[in-house]
Amino acid sequence: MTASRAYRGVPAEERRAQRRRLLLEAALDCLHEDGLAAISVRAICGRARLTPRYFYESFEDLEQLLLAAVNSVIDEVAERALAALAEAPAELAVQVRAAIDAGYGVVVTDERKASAILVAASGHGPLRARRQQLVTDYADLIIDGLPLLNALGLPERRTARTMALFVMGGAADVIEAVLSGRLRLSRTQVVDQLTTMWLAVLSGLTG
Amino acid sequence: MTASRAYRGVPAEERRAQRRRLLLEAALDCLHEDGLAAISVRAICGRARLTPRYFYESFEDLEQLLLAAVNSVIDEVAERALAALAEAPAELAVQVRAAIDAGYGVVVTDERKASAILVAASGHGPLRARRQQLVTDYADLIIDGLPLLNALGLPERRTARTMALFVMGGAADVIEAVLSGRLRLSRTQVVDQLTTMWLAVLSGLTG
DNA sequence: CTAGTCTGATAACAGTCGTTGTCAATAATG
DNA sequence: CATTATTGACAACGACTGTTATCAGACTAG
Repeated sequence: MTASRAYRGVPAEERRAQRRRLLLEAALDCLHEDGLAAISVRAICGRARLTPRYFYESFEDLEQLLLAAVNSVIDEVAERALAALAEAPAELAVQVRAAIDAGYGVVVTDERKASAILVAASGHGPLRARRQQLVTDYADLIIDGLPLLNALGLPERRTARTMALFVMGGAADVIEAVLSGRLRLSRTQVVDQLTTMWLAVLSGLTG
Repeated sequence: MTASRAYRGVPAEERRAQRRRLLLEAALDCLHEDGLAAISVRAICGRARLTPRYFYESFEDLEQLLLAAVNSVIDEVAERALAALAEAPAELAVQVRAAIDAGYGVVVTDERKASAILVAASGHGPLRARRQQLVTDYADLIIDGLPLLNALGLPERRTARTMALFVMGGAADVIEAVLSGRLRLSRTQVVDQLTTMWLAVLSGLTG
């Protein structure tokens, strides 16, 4: 039995959590700077200034690290978007715009997160599946929880999910084009255009 | 100086072209069955029943092969879509539906092509950039060449490109969800829904 | 038949990969 | 003090990577 002990005033559990955070941050750095293909245990550990041993302390697998990193970003985007939506006045266009602006704010503030959510999660099979799963989950969540949307009529669930996938996928490509410099739009222009297109698609829910 | 000579009744140039085709087909197989991460020169050559030497005869690089494979699929989709659009009666909704149906027909008939265009071209950085480049190119082409669209008014080019990226990206995610079984829609349902959403977005071109 | 081209299998090169193990130095505990 | 947990650096393992070279056998041309 090996007892756990504090080190430099920091208890064991906290040290573990700290290293885990370091690895997740390093994963975002590596994804952003060198891309998904260049990801490796050694590269991430070097970035985090940690030994491979500590990698396997916190993650069973390279895939688990990437999954955790991408999930945290997805959760943050969804959280902010839903919060902004909840705080916005009770008008559909305003709420949609607020949600898009909040979500876009996350990835435009920290481009590493954009890379994680747009590039990494697109290239890796399991990550891509996970992203789509989350999109349909949040679609269900919004459909059920948004009174203004339900007021428009009750769409078949599959139709609503299809629309959710469509507007999320479309937004992803537009945002990536903007952040990579291939499409020059100001933040306001991005949010305005995305809002317009989202509303155009969502208006199809009524008929 | 090494003279070229026929082998088993086939001239040298034709043999080279044949091997090149074999490699491209093998690339589609590998992408579809094992994913982008499992792609390697040896894997593709094994699939094509060729030696690595012949790989470097036709392609300088693994990236060049993937680029060529993905480009050929993209070209085929665009070709069929534009042809169907040109043959359709002069009504916007009908033309858009014909184009979508034709494009979807390509990837639903040969799922390897769907993998190439949706998964491979999303994960690999340069391939992804190339796909987006082509999307904006075709967007320009359609904007300039489609009278019914111009009749709606002249949108700013950047706005039109943004819409093109949006509807293509959205369609990609929906189609991938359908082909992977996560979203159960018949071919007619897919085409109908995509057409509806495309038209909803494109209607924003008028202002 | 002989000379020369073409083919396919295999080996070799130096790297990197994931993963595990070793070991001296450092810090906390008794 | 001595003991023990913790750390970080480093080596080692087999497997795979891209790329090039080697070599015996199949085929063609003169």
